[in-house]
Amino acid sequence: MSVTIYDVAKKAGVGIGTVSRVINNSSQISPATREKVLKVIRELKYQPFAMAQSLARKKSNIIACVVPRFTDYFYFEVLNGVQQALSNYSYDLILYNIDKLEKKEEILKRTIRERKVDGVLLISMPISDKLVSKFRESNLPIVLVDSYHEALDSITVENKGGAFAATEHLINLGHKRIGMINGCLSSVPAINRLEGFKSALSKYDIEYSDCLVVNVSLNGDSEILQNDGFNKLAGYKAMNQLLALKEDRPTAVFASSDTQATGAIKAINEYGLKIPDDITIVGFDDIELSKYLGLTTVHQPMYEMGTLAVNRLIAKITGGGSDNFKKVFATNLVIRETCGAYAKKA
Amino acid sequence: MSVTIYDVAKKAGVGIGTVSRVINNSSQISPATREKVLKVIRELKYQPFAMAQSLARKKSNIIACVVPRFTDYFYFEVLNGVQQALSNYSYDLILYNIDKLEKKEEILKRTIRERKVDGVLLISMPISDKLVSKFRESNLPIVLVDSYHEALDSITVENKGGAFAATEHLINLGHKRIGMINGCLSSVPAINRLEGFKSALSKYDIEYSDCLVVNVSLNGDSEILQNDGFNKLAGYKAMNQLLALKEDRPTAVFASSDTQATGAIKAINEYGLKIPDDITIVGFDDIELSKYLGLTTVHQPMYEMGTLAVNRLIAKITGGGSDNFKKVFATNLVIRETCGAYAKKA
DNA sequence: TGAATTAATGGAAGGGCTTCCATTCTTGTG
DNA sequence: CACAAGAATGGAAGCCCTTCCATTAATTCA
Repeated sequence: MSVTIYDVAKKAGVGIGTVSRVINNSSQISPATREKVLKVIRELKYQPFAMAQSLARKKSNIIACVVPRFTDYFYFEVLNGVQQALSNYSYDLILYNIDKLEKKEEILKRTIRERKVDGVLLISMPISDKLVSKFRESNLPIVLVDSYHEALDSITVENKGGAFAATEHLINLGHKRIGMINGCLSSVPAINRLEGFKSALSKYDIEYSDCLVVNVSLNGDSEILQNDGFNKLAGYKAMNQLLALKEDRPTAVFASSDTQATGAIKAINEYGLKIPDDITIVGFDDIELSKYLGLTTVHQPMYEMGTLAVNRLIAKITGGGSDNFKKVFATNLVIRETCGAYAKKA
Repeated sequence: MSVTIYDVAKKAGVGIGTVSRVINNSSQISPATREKVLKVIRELKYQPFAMAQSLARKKSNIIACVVPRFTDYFYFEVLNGVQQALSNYSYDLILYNIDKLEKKEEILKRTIRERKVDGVLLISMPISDKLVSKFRESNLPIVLVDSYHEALDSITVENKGGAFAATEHLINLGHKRIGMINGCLSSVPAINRLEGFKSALSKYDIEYSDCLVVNVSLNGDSEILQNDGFNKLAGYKAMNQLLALKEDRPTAVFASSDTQATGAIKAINEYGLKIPDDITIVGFDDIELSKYLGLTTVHQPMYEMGTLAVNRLIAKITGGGSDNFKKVFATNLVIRETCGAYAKKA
């Protein structure tokens, strides 16, 4: 059927060990033999059978990337970085798209036991302590991206600092009543962004008011909980809640994700108010849409996070790489037309 | 180290064949034995080693999905469909993101020879006859999505019909000088969309004029050739070319992709004209942005294409599935504010 | 009751590779 | 020139499964 290492060995008049050494670039080979074998390999169009190699080496040269079900440009861009970096190594990527959070645990557990992959990239998802210890036991390398765990390599952004900058920007524009639309407080970024928000208020002696902050509640329906509440529907509902304050409504809103901001914008438009004149809005993430919307937002280096994650993971797989690597990327505020920009241009 | 089938067999006091039969749900097992073995499996937390299974079965339960480097919501949505469908079967997905077209051939060839995957999904990419015959020889199932080859299963959309509808819409709005921004004519969708455009003109007795149609030239630089010319930069440059016609410029433009349309919009804005008053624009694809831009466009059922592709591929892998399946999805025109809608709202 | 089926089971062979050990062939050294 | 050490090579064993064949046990039928 397909050509094996035995066929090559036979035709080249050498042993299978020799062929294997040629394939794997072992140094223990005379140049003459190497050439002879390579010639036969080309003639026969031989290519090692990946699964057999994997079994013998106990290494698949595949990594798993576990991502929430695509909803967002964010993952797009991180994945682009991941793939780009991966193409420098000879690793393939298995993609797991998680729609329900319950599935995450199940998939990670199976991944550990099946040993189909050499390492795992977990994007924008929390991980339980129990699972962390399973990873340790099994010795399967894992790197978290946009998520944090004390005991694991984690690549995050300065969520607190980014939120601080966004809020400070609003304050500098003269706003005093500033609202915030946040994700679920079960998510670490949500907590940190809230902290940043509060700390900016406190720096400028603006009193923090609970009723101006809407956190996506954990007992909402599944749609609103998607992606830890950093979704459009959540933003829409939260904004409506803020608008319901009537005269007490905020004059500016910091949305903890651009996707939420799009929902908020929809709510504001429907309510008949103008952006940015009646309400100013700032987001977080700098997804592609934001450029079009003219949304002022906090940019995260998504692509870079992806490449760094891969580099770390490969380092861990190939033996190097001290454990417990933490990297916090800086964010930067992208000032656009504080929203409504596209409207002005067109 | 890790628990193998031998450990289970030993502890359960049965042969390895029996354990294997339990794992694989063979019928040739007495209920008592099955229970006994299952109990040990649970106790030992045994899980078959994926690579060994693959080698023995000569089947990896992995499929490859080859996609152009993410640039577009289109792939996002197709992939979502793919993954959703895949989760119904126990298959994993290896993702290959192609940045340069040359790499495509290389990766596909390697995929065939390495036999790491059981099937291939090729998205939005042409395939050479030579490669097609390699696939046939190797017996590796492949399904094309948003691409067509006579000899392979192909899932496409009614490109011609969609372009016809878009153009007809413009004509019905009273336009007589209608321009078109097209992708590279090496791409089948580009050819078909041009056909649809022409046939609409001809139906309404509007003379076709070469200078109103800009096809992305094959000898452009690599950036403009990205994604067969269906990219933003190409749209931007093409629109500038049309604007350079001055008084002879079209009053309406059909862009063969929404992404091109975004580039065209940028060019129009920079030129100081208003959409849709001075120039009306219609796109193709219905990417997520289009909703925000208020871009009238031709919607493709991306998600459904993804799920159908997977179902076909799995059918072929598992033996069923007659060869040479063709499906052409209908498109439908989504009429928005012929662009500029967001501006009006905001 | 004995022969003929059928069901259940054990385990060797085989899948295609890597790796290690044994062997042969080269060198270099005193 | 004999011998030790190193380089190059062959191939068995091992990676962990599935599958097939042989064997034993249980059942059926006349």
